Amino acid sequence: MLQEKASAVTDDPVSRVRPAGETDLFPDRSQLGPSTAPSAPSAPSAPTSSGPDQNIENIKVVLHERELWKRFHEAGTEMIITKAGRRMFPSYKAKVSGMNPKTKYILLIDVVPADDHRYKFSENKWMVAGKAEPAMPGRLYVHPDSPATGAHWMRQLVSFQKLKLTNNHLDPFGHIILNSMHKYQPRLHIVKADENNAFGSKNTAYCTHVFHETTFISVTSYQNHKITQLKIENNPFAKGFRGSEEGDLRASRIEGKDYPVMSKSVVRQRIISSHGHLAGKLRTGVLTGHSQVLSSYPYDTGAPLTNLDSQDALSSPFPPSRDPGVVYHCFKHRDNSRHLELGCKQPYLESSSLISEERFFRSAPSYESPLLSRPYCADAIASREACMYGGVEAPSGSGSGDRDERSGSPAVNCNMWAPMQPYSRYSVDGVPYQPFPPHFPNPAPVLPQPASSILPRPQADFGVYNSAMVQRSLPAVAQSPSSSSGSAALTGSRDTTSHPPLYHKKPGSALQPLKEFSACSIQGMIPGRDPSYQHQMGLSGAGSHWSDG
DNA sequence: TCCGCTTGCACCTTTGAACCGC
DNA sequence: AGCGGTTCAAAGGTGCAAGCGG
Repeated sequence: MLQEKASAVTDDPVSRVRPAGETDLFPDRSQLGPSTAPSAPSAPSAPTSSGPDQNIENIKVVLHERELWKRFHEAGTEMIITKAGRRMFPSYKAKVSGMNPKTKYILLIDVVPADDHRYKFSENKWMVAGKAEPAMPGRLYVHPDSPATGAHWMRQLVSFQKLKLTNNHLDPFGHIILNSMHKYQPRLHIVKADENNAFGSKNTAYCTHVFHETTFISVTSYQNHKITQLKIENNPFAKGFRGSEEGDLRASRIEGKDYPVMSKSVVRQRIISSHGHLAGKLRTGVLTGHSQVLSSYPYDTGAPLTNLDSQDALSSPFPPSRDPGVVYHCFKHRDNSRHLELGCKQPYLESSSLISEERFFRSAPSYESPLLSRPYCADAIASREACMYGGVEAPSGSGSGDRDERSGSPAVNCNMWAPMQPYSRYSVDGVPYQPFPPHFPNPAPVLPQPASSILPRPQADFGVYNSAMVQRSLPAVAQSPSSSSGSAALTGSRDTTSHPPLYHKKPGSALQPLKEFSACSIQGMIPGRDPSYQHQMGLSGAGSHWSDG
């Protein structure tokens, strides 16, 4: 990792500072609407905020292989999602600096809808095809090294290459669940672990970095031939498809022919590319200038973010959205008294929403980031198993009890698999948000259900128990079963005042090599929405003029 | 019929254990 | 016995194409 070349430190993640005392961690898990936060700096320079956690604001993140990302972005990045989970390519890697070398941080990624549209690839470009499907459970991918010291993170590139995307709503592996043909925006969150190797306590501070060139549309098969070729050319695992005509030689070999055979899709794509694309450029004025394209860029929202990369905006083939390009914000979590021990490392978290009704109304189209919506504990290695299987075996919550016995730590409930209600956070045409009580006294098994954009959608992955209320407010952490050897216990209570730590780190486990964590709920990290970080409400705003189908 | 999704395939890289020599 | 380098097989990551289903 160290030898990998990091891109210049000129990356301009849109930043946001979490003001001291602000209660909302990851307040902007949403369609990434333009940030209007007054405190949001316009550049990667350290955002300003008050409070003792000054260093969190000085953290800088540089997207690795940003040029490659840009190349994909210019073509309209597509990411394959499969039932078994598919890695992202380019993979999300970043160079972090400005950390306190001795302070422990937790790095994690979530993927949030970039807008609320469903897309189709038509005439060699992505067009809006309707309203988005209800968002999948908002899972988080916690870097397996978490928590680790700043020195550790800064020593080398931070790679999230093992992050996988899936379209399996019941995915038991903790992969990030997405809807196909939807546009998403990955976000990197840096959370300062508190004195107990956890976050979620009153002093938790975090930063969020969003690189708009990492926006992508999830697909089950590639639509844009350009993207296919970029993947083949740049992804070592796809070397087998390289050739004089990229995949054509491969196809010829497969069919036992000694001449290139063009697949139907390739032929179709190339025909479209040579005609439709040109026509499209002519229509949009690409051939003569960027002005018109700029107007259709998804991030062309007029957001007061001066650090947006206008170049990307010019080149993105994606239909416009109201999202800002890059968002970077740092918050200091103060108001939440809940606290978690980071007893385990966990790569996945599942998000849910915990927002107040008041905030919902204020900040329309957005939903909470699962990440910081609740305390995080780093050593929830076993928690995934507990959540995924224990819950199934012991619907009444006995699974947690078992876990307690093994780990000797407070039980962590499987409610981490609680789904999020992303669209409930969007202000959907004035549909009010129905807040859930902050705790669920009697968890019961809930089968996964389609998310509703209006009403709370009780949902559980893999047979976890969730009450509707819990699901709304608790994020979930996922972990691959293989890694769940369990020491951490999960507590599922939503009660923000009486919960035992959700995660407990085994002694000496803090800096162990990558391990996947079991699903753990992070409590209390998303107290509410940041009033200063609101998003545009109208879904029709930026995106409609691009190419609504 | 169209479109999206799943599945199986071949090809490739990565990873780690096994082996060998110093 | 310990260390470092090499080899090799297994695991896993790719895109493609056929087939299925809504």
